[in-house]
Order: sequence, then structure tokens, then C-alpha cells
Amino acid sequence: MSTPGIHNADIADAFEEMGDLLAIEGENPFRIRAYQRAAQVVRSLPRELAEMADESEYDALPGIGEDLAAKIGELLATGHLGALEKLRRQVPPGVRELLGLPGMGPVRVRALMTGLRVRDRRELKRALASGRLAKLRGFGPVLLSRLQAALAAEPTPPEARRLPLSVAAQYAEPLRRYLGSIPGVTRVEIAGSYRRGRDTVGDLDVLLCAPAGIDPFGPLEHYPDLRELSASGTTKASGVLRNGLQVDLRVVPKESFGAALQYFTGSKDHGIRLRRRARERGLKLSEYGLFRGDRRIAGETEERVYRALRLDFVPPELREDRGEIEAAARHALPVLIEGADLEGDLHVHTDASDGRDSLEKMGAAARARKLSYIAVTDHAKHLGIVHGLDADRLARQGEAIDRMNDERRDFTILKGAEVDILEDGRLALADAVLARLDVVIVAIHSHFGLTEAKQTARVLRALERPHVSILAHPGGRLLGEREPYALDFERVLDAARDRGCFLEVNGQPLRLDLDDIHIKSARDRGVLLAIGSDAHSADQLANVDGGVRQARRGWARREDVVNTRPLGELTGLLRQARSRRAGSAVVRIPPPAALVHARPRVRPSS
DNA sequence: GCCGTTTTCGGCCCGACTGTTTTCAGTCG
Repeated sequence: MSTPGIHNADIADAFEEMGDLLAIEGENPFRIRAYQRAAQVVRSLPRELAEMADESEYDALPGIGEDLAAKIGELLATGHLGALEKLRRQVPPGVRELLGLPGMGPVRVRALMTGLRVRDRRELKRALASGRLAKLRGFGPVLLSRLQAALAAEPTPPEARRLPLSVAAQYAEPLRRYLGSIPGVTRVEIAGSYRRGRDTVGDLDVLLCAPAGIDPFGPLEHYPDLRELSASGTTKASGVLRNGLQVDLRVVPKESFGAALQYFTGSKDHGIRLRRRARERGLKLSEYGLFRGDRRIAGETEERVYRALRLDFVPPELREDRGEIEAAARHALPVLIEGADLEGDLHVHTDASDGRDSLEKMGAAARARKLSYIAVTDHAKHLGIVHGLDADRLARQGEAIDRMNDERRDFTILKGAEVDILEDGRLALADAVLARLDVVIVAIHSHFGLTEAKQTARVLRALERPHVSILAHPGGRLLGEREPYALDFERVLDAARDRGCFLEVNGQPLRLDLDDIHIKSARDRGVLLAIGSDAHSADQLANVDGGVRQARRGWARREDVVNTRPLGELTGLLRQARSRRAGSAVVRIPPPAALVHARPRVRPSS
């Protein structure tokens, strides 16, 4: 029996702390690495460990062996980890955060702790001021001044420095164009988490392909967005943009561009696994290429690097060491959804509620994007919702939609609404009103702070209503602003699957909700996803691109996303779910007819 | 502490840079 309230994140945090403390204690680096890897594995697990059967099931996870399985068991059973508590008694609480200071790794932190009895930032400041620090081996004048500067500033948690992907893109894309215009530069790629499509980005890793003898860093001095540039060599330069975003630039020759792109795209763990695989085959992989002895056997393209390692090409979005390398070895990688697969958009607002553009304009913009249908889902009237539609206004909007649909055969507007889930799980509109709509989105817009039990019960109750089609932005997070609310996703996913509800992948740049891990979880359980722009103006229909990227990170294929299906199939699914729900039977989702003979598709090259 | 095309022990990813020290350890990505 497990202690309630122990989530994977708590277990991952404990393992991470174990790793840090063991490092400070000077433990075997591979043992430390094992804890770090286990933390990463647990953190990105789609299922809660608390819901798994027993330790044999933990043991089956990659990077979790007998010992760590037992520690997971201990944490779940007691809420504590004896080994961690023992370490905490040896390393004072403030010491760990010293690891975050520049130039400070476990060795120097340990030297501070044992040599000068420094136990936190305050004592480090004092040691610095008194001159005692300068006497310590390994602490030279440059390091001291860097430490001084860092200690003067407020400590910033690492996550706070990450920018939402969409914000980073506003800086990255102009930089890419500028670099591409530098004479001699033949190729520019922004690698790192930006290329992997992570929802937030910590820095920009930029690769330039240019022949030897060309200095691409000279022109950078004139780049208006650049605050500082510290060119450190002929092949590497670092800079900081005016918004504080760190940029690392590297010039790479053509023959190793693919290896460098692979290397700097990461993730770190994916790269480590790849290099281990190379080593197992008597090869050596680095950013310069894949080598057998001194001979480079691959390097110009990523594809050839993967192929030479007997792996299918792994799309950047999957490179998180979440099983993609094993899948690539078995030729079992999913063929990921692409933007062109979308037939429609199931979450669109107009100026009837809080949108900016008219029904007509949103329809025209969707047609211009080659969609064949959209669902207009304005907010339903409820306290706190601006200009929400009541039953009468919804009916009038429906008439306008009918008229528009009569005019066109190649494009359809579905009637919908985005309906609030009230605190107790009731909906803001009556079932009789919802019955007249094609698409009913339900969503939480208030009372974010309920306990997990209450929040889960609230959502489950909403999903029981007969006409609900989609649970929108199911996690409730706003990047950089609001954490997701407490929710038992396992139960929500089961309910959605049993009742034929779709879970939204909301493409709004600050939502991107579901997140990648829950998308994979939904997909693995056979819950269909609905990628929605949540557009409040015509130009925001492009939000679906972010939703698609997020879905790809969650291993979603075309067949996992309901709005890749033609209108007839979609409405069939919606109708079917309703009628079976009326009989309270479990809804089985048939495979899409169009996919029985799936057309061959070309994998994206990057 | 994990794990197996090196299979129950003996390995464990790779290279650059920095600041230190005087030949390289530590940090970083």
C-alpha cells in the first residue's frame, strides 16, 4: 500500500538530490550518473509509479535496477528515503545550492565545505570577503570575481531562465535569417531543445556551415539584437541577446555537419545512449563524426550517422531517451503526425465571445490554410466569461453557420461551444442546449487550486455529461505563469477512453497543453487527441503548428489525432460516442478507414 | 548503481574550454 501524494516528480527530485549529494561526497561518478539517469527516467514516465504493481515492475524500467527499485518502493511506502536522509545529515542543506554557481562543481563545493566549513551562500560571501577563499587550492582570481558577481545577484532557479518556445522563436528566426545572409555561410541550423521542439528553451545552440578561412563572427558585432559577444575562438562564439537569451554559435565544416547537428540537438541523454551504442560496436561518435579508428564512416548528415549505428532516423522531437533508440533499432518508431495531416481545427473563437475576428473571417482564414472544417467554439455564458453566449445567441450563431455552410460544399463550420466546468463538475450550459451542438468543448477556467481528489472528481463528473466531445487544455498550465492543476490523469484518461471523449492538445503558445508526456500516455491508452488552435483571431489559426509539434513530442501519429480525419469520419465518431454513451456502453474507437491503406509517407529530414 | 554483440564483473560518452598550475583537474554542454 503506497502513501498517497507521492508522485513521480517527488521520486525524481529525491534521486536528483541523491545524485547531487553523492557528488559532493566525492562518490563514484557512475553511481551519481545512475541516480541522475533514474531521475530523468522517472520524471518522464507516462504512468505514476504509485499505480504500478510492485518493485519487479519498477525494475523493468530502463536505468532502474534492484537497488533503485527498492528505493522507489521505500519512497512510495513511507514517503521517505533513508539513504537520502543520511546524506542530508552529512551535507548541510545550503551546500547543494552552491552547485548552481558558475564554475562550481562537486569538487570545489566539497573543498569549500571541508576546507573552509562553508555551508551556504551567506558563508561563501563571508569567506570571499575575508580573503580566505583565495587561499584554497583551485580558486584563482578569475573564479573569485565570477563568484562575487554571482553572489551579488539574486539566486535564480534554473527553470526561471527558460523561455517559452514561441518567445524564443521570435529571437531565433531573425537570427537565423541574419546568419544565413553572411557571405560564405552555406547553412544555418538552430539545434538544441529549440530543434527538439521542447515547450521551453534555455539557450540557442546555433550551427553554421562555412568553409575554413571564413570568419562568420565578425558580422555578428553589428547584429542589433545582440547585447554582448564573447568570441572565444575561430570555431566557437558565445553571446547574449538583449532579452538575456544565451546564444552559442559554432562553425562546422561540411563533412561533420550532420554529426555536429546530431550532437548539439541532444538531448544529452539521447546523445549518451548513442555514443554508448557506437562504443559497443567498436566505433567512436563525437560532434566530428562517427569513427572506426581514425576513419570517419559517417558525419555529413544525421541520417547517415543513425544508419551507421543500425538505427532508423530519429526525429528530433523524440530524442529524449524515452525509448526512441530501442524503437529505432527495432524499426518501430512511430510515423509522426505532420502539419499537412490536419483536416480541421476543433477549437476556434470569434468576436461573438472574446475573439477578435468575425465568423466569416475565421472561416475564410481556415480555408486559406487548406482546412476543410473548423468547429466554432465560443465561450458559453457564465460568470467571469467575457461576452459568453447564452442559448439564444448560440442559436442565432447556429443559423448564421447554417447559411454559410449552405453556400459552400468544400468547407464546413461545425457548431460548438467552449463550456466551463463549474467548481462542482456541472457544466455552464444545460444538456438540452449542448444537444444541439456538433462539438462541445469543456474546460476548467476557475478554481485551479482544488485538491487532486476534488479536481479529478470535478473533471470526471463533467466527462459524464452526454454531449461532451473534448476536454480542452486538460493540464491547465500557463508556461511561466501557472503550474498545472492537481489532477489524477490516469483516471481522466480512462474516463475519456471509455466515454469516447477526445483530449485536446491546445496549440496556444503559452499553453501547449496536454504536454508531451501526457500526450504519449493518452496515445498509449488509445485516447484520441484533438489538436486545437484556440484561435482568438484569424492569424492565431497558426497555433496548430505548435500543437502538432507538441503532439510529435508525445509520439503521436496521424491516426492518434481526430482532426486529421475527413469530416464524415469525424462527425461519425462524435455521433457514435453520444449514442453509445446514452446506453452507457464503452465506446470502441474504430481505426480510421483512410488509414487501413495508409499512403506511404516520407519522413521529415529534420 | 546499472547492465550485457565485453553477459554476473568490469566497464560505464565525448571533447572543448577555463583557469589553474607548471602539466591538468574541473566544469560545461
